[in-house]
Amino acid sequence: MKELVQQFKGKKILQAEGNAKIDPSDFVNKKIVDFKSWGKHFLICLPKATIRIHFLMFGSYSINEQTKPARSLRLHLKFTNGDLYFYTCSIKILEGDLDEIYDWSADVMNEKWSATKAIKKLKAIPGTLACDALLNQDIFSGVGNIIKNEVLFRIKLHPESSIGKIPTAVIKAMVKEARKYSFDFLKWKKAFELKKHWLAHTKKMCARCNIPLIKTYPGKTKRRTFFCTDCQIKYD
DNA sequence: TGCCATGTTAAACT
DNA sequence: GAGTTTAACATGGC
Repeated sequence: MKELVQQFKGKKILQAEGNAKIDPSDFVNKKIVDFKSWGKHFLICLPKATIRIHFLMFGSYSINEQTKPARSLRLHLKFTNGDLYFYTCSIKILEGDLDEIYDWSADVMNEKWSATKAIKKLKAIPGTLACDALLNQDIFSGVGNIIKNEVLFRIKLHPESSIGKIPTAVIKAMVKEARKYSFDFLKWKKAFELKKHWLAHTKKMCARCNIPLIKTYPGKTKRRTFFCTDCQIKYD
C-alpha cells in the first residue's frame, strides 16, 4: 500500500469525508508530506499532524476507484490526481514528533530495525512465552499471528517455550527469521500466493514429520497456534 | 449458511 | 491500582 500511494505524496487534499470519529474536514487543503508505516500502522503525514490508520482484522483500502464504493466509507481523501479510500479501520490523529512516538528500530521491516535491541528487549522478559513475545509490537512491530506461527515452525521452537530458557542461538534465529519471514510474507502477498507457503498456519499435518499438528490458544495472547510436538523443541 | 479469524482498544470485571 | 476478561469493530473465506 505504501508503494501504491506514493502518487499522492506532496499532493494537496482537496476533499475529505467519511464516518471516522475524527473530523475529516481538518485535512482539507493540507499537503501530504510523507507516507510512513510502523508495523501495522499506516501513517499519513501532514504538515502539523499525522493520520494513523490501523486496519485491525477486516480493514481494507482502495485507490482511484472509478465509481463511488458501495462499502461503508471510513475515510476518503480526494487529490487532483486521484482518490484514496479506507474502510473498516481505526483512524486516529497523532500530534507531535513521530520519532518520539515510534521506536523505528522495533519495526521488523524498517531500515532502522535493530536485531540487537530486539534481543535486549527479549532478555528483559525471561518469563514470557515465545508465542507472546513474537506478538509483542514493542519488540516485533509488524509481526502478526500468521508470521508468529510460521517463524516458530521454521526455527523449530515450541510456542510455549519460556524466553529465558531458550538458547541464545535460537533467540537470535527467532529475531532473524521474524524479519526475514516478514519480507517473504510481503513478496508472497504481492504474488497472491501467501497461503501456498504456509508450513504450519492452519495446517493439519507437519510439513517435516507428517504427523498431526497441535492447535491451541496458548499464552497471554491466546491466539490460534499451530505447532508440531516432534520437531518444535520446548525450552522450559 | 454460519462460523471463524491476519488485531487492537477500551470498558468492565476481579 | 494492577491484572484479566469481554465487547466492539464488521467482512471475506471456508
